[in-house]
Amino acid sequence: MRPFYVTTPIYYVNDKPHIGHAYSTVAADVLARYAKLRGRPTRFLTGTDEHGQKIEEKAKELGKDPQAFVDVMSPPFRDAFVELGCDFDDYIRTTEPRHEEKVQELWKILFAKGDIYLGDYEGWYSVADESFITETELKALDEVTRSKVVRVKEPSYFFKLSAYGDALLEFYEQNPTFVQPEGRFNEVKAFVKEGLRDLSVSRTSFTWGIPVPGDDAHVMFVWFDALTNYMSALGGPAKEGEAPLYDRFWPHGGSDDAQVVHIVGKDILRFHAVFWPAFLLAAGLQPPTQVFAHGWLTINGEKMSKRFGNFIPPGPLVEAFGADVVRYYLMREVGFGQDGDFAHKQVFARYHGELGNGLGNLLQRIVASILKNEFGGAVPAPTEIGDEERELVAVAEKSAAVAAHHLDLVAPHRALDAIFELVAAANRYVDRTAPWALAKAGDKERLATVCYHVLESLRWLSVMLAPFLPSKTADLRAQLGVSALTPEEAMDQWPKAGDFGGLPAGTLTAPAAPLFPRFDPKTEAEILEKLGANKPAEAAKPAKKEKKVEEKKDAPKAEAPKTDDKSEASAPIAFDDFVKVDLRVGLILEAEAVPKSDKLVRCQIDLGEEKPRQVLAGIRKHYDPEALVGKRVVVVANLAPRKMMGLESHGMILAASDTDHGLSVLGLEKEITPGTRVS
RNA sequence: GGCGAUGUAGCUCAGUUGGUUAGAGCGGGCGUUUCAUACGCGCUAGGUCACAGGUUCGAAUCCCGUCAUCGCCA
Repeated sequence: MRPFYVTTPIYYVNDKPHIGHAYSTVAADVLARYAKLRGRPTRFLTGTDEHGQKIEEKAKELGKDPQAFVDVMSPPFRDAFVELGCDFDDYIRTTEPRHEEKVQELWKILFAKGDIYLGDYEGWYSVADESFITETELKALDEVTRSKVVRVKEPSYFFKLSAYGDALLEFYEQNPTFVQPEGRFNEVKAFVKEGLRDLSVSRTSFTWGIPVPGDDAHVMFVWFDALTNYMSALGGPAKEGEAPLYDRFWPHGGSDDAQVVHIVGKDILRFHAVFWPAFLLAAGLQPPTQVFAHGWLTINGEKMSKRFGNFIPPGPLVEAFGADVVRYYLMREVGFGQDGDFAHKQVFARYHGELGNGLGNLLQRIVASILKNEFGGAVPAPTEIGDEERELVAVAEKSAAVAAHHLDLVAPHRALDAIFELVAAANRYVDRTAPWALAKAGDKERLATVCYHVLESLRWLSVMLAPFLPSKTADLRAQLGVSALTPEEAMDQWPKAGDFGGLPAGTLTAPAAPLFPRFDPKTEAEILEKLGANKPAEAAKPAKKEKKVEEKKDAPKAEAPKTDDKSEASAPIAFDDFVKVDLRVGLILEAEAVPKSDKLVRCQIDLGEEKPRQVLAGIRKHYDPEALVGKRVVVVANLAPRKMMGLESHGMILAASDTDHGLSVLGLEKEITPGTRVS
């Protein structure tokens, strides 16, 4: 089987780990776990990038030796990833001798070939970005960054990047999926097509870096240093036989070459998709198979930035939800490659809706009761198979195949989509076959078949979800009474067509606590509060939405305010926004219950208009229709009409409710004329 | 300014090479079950497929333009 080598960016240790770091690393971990399950020889690398001027300066500020500084800064990254359940095979630090040696080796190869030469660099240098910048870029910088730009003239080694434009374009041509997503690849190609300049790859202005071989005045450009980690961690570059990992996990141009996937953020795509393959091509080495650029995460709709101070560390999230849930959310919520939002409330929504209600409850409803009561907890042997079973098996097979396909294409979110098809199908199956009725009727044979099929579906799910939810699926398997998954090379454990039925009859299940216990609303609110998720939640999003609302004029709004909204602190709105809502005093002329609805009341309301308006209100449970007649209420008069139960509603009666008092319509203390504007 | 994308149901997005009544999930509404973590299941979205033209027997799907949003141009 083709070896698989997946890497994350190595993280710059001038800051603390945040959710963005977690995102890349979790994605890589999912891919690695998947590959291992498939029986592929797999290697997963992550680590930290520890050289450069910024580090040197920061250490100095703190009065520390740079090495001592990075020794403190690096471990939290490692710890954060471990905490997130990331099972990396190697963790590289660019200050390790094994790395420095190999970087120098690569340098020597390029230098010997004449692709690295000594020249002079003159221009602007941004300390913040650790790169030389052009005049245009300088202008575009914000003040903070600009204050850290200096004019430099120094001797510098250059890499002959200009000579590799055509080679790169040809390489791109031959490897049409080298960069993903496709849109990013276009940018890369456009950039290369415009022509490449030689790249300055050394510095004399600071010393915290890998020394240039043979010229101690220079240290290497951080990117030359950093990119090489992917290779140095394998012990390369090296001659055949010198470094087994390198031989196995780095491509050499053969048909059995490893698949190498670099997961990167879109901000560092160029380094990976242009410079890195250029270095390698120049050195006569093989570039990686693919560079996958993922998007940015916003936090509750807000950009992550120092200014907002909303870099959220993964730790508290893991503490609140558990590593698996955080992993799941990250992989599920945003299309991999696209930008996405990390919204705390959305985590709860997915947790309850998909994990709890969908998956957790499926296990619960079969194992904890029926199986226990009817079969003493032991998996029964299925008997006769009917259409329902065939259908379920078909969905399972399709789900596994489609999920595998998407994981192969680095589309974890789509894989999860496919996997949850099976969850839904299994729940449907339970409903249709109604095992509780079979139990009552004493139809043990049929019941055995039904139980078996649900349990076997769950077993499949325990495999398919293992890359995403390593610990929860372990729990699931324990409850099912099957052994823990242990990936083995050359052994493909992914479920496939024909495999359904692998769960041995007689297996003793071990019902335990629910897999994904519900958070009650109070706990949920407390967690949100604790994570500071409430305030930013509304701030940035409405800005985007507002335009849409305007475009569509009066987009229908949510029906009635819900009680659980009280803990939310809404973002401030302008007076102009408030005025958009046309609130009027209304006099209820008629009110009658809507047939076949236990909630709706149909009201004819005088709003000072020619004709009374028909408004439907979901207040039947709290108000007797007759008692409403003659009441003055507050009505949203410019709400877009909406049909309910076949009747049109032209407005909305304001009301408030809580759990202790029920619901109360907003009234007026004096007999204000109907139609009067409320402000 | 140059290049490239994107604009589909309230939200997030699918829609293969143009072809029967434009789809999914979530949310909303209605109904239903009671095995289960107040969980499940069924039904329900009348969406000018951004806008305006064109090609075609036929376009969300191809072409031109307009508008909006976004990305890249070391």
